[in-house]
Amino acid sequence: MQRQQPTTLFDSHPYLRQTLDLVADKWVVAALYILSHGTKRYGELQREIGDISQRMLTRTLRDLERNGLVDRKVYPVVPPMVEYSLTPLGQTLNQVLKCLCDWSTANFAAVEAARSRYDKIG
Amino acid sequence: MQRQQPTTLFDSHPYLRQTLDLVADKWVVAALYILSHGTKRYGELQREIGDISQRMLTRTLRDLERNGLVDRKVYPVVPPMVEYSLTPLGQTLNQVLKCLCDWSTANFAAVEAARSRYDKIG
DNA sequence: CCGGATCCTCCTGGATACTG
DNA sequence: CAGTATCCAGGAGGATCCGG
Repeated sequence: MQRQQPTTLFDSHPYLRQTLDLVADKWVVAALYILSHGTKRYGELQREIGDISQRMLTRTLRDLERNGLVDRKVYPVVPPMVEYSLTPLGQTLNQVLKCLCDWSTANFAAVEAARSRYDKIG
Repeated sequence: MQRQQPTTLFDSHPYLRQTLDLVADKWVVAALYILSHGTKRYGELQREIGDISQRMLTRTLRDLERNGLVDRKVYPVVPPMVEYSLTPLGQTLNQVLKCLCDWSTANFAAVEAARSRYDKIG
């Protein structure tokens, strides 16, 4: 009650920042998208993402699993077989990414125009 | 036509990644939100964001300006006075952040539940 | 008051090699 | 096949000082 400062975004929406942290990662977005096509094995993900290192693929999938966005299923066979798929929660998050996609499709040309204006003058 | 690989997210939505790069930054989100309340001076932004360094505030505002999201107006007076405000483009982007806010409000409890489950077992 | 320039530190993430 | 372990370089970002 003492401070007159306007509430910040973090005060009013404490989870927005954490949600951005969830998805604001190159590999997370890639993995979520590939998995939106259906269940994939580790090797498939690695091939289809293309330029991801093993270290980062493993770390990304572990994080997604921990956050309840991806399901990890291990089959006790040799050689090992592990399948990854989106959870229902992960699917809803993909819907939100779709929302961002729409904005970018509609407005990113304006961003690029602003950039070239800025770079030309500055 | 030769490769059978599914298209990646980057192929089908070339701007999604760049759009995420636009907003997936702690200070960007903070600045956009503060500015959604109206025009602010440099010092106001610094105080209201709270724990941002001068270096990062300046860099953040310059990026936002370059991307056409924020308008920077300099008044030729002493001592200097500079005002920042959202452009119409920046306002539309704030709508998208609202979309993320809604998701986080509805679903972040599930994320935290998944985390404590994972941490307890693992 | 609004920054630019510099230094310095920490963390991220790639490359590589190894294992059940 | 599906990871783990280790090493290492580059960049992000805070602290600080200076300048118009």
